[in-house]
Amino acid sequence: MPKTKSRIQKKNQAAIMAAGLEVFSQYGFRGSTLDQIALAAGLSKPNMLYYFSSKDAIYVALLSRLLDDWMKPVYAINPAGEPVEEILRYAKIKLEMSKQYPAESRLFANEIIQGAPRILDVLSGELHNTMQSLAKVVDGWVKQGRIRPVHPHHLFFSIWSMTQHYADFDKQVRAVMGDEDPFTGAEAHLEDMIRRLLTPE
Amino acid sequence: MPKTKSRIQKKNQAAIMAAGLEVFSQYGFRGSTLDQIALAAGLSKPNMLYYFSSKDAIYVALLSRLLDDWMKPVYAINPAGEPVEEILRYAKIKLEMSKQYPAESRLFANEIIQGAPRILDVLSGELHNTMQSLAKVVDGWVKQGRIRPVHPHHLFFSIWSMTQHYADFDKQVRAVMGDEDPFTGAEAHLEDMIRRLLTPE
DNA sequence: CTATTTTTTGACCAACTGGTAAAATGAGGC
DNA sequence: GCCTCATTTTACCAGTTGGTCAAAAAATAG
Repeated sequence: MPKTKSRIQKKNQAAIMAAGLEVFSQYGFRGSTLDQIALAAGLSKPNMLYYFSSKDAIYVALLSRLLDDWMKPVYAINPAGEPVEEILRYAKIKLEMSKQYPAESRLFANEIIQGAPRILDVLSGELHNTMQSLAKVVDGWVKQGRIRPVHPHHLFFSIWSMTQHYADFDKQVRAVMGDEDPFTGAEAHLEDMIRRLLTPE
Repeated sequence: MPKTKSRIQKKNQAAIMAAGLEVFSQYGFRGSTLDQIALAAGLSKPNMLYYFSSKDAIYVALLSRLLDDWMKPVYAINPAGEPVEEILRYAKIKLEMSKQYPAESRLFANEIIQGAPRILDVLSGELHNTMQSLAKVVDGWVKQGRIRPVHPHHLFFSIWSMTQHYADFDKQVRAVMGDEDPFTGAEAHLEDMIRRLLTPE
């Protein structure tokens, strides 16, 4: 098992991942076809299957990378930091990720809506535990009177939903707003909501 | 063209709509098959196609009904009412709809994520105009000093996202929360967020 | 240059897809 | 019971699907 990937392996695997992301994020797993992905990757279908053994393998590789990327900012929340600023920083990172990587957000949304068949164990395991710990941190902040009393889980649900909304529902957001750029006002609104919710009087 | 549908027509059309809702909301349009829907409806595929001329026809009928149902509470917002209570009432209705009709919410989410190919014109037309009017109402409330200054569009995006999140991301929400029922704390959190955001000092 | 390994291709396949046609069945009016 | 119309089934089809296989072509090593 060589760990050294040739230049050509790296290039093609990256192309397949990029193509898979585009296609899967738009149509979901079952709605996507290998032909679509191969076309987008600039490879023939059998050639693509030389690098990834199946449709499933491409999809799982994408989801795995995504979960890693999404957990990092959660782990970066500092229990010893200033509560409102820590949460606000996390929320802004999530919003920026929705702006910069909307396809990743839609990939995740598709997977969850479809019942999360491939990552439910990760959600019930790693994510559940991480959010339990985080909830204790937030509850601690509440008890210290450093933020207003909030339900930690619902706090993060509201951050996730408000930020990912701009990626997942991009088409609707832009249809409603017309020419105005969504992300300009979004950050101010997000910050306003979170500050008002958390800042003690 | 008889407007009177026989008992059997009503029953089968309703069964097909219900089955289509379940299947489409889980797999999206392209990921769903007529066989799945027919099975769920308890009909043979050709028999189903006797009532709806195509896969597309079932899907469009569902989306059409959904848009109607979703617009009603928007129209019910009373410009002459008490601003915070009007907005809060709307938000609570949306949350209740997410609880009672999660499949509808997921159907919509799937359609938008996939680029809204079949309803972009409705979003850019009717929805856009309705939200423009509503924005003026909210701006009026702001100018009167009855609510804090907020960006109307982003206000409604945050309401939509926070409420629909509990339907669309149900699997994730329940994985994170474990045994706790999501909707119990959700309403209190939603009300808290909106009141804090809108209520002037 | 030659031998070996990696990469790519073209031909193929069984299962599934949305949809059709015609015949068979059923229900209601007389 | 008989006629008519609505309903349902059976058999079918052409195109697409995920995936395989052996052979050809490139790249690499010696």
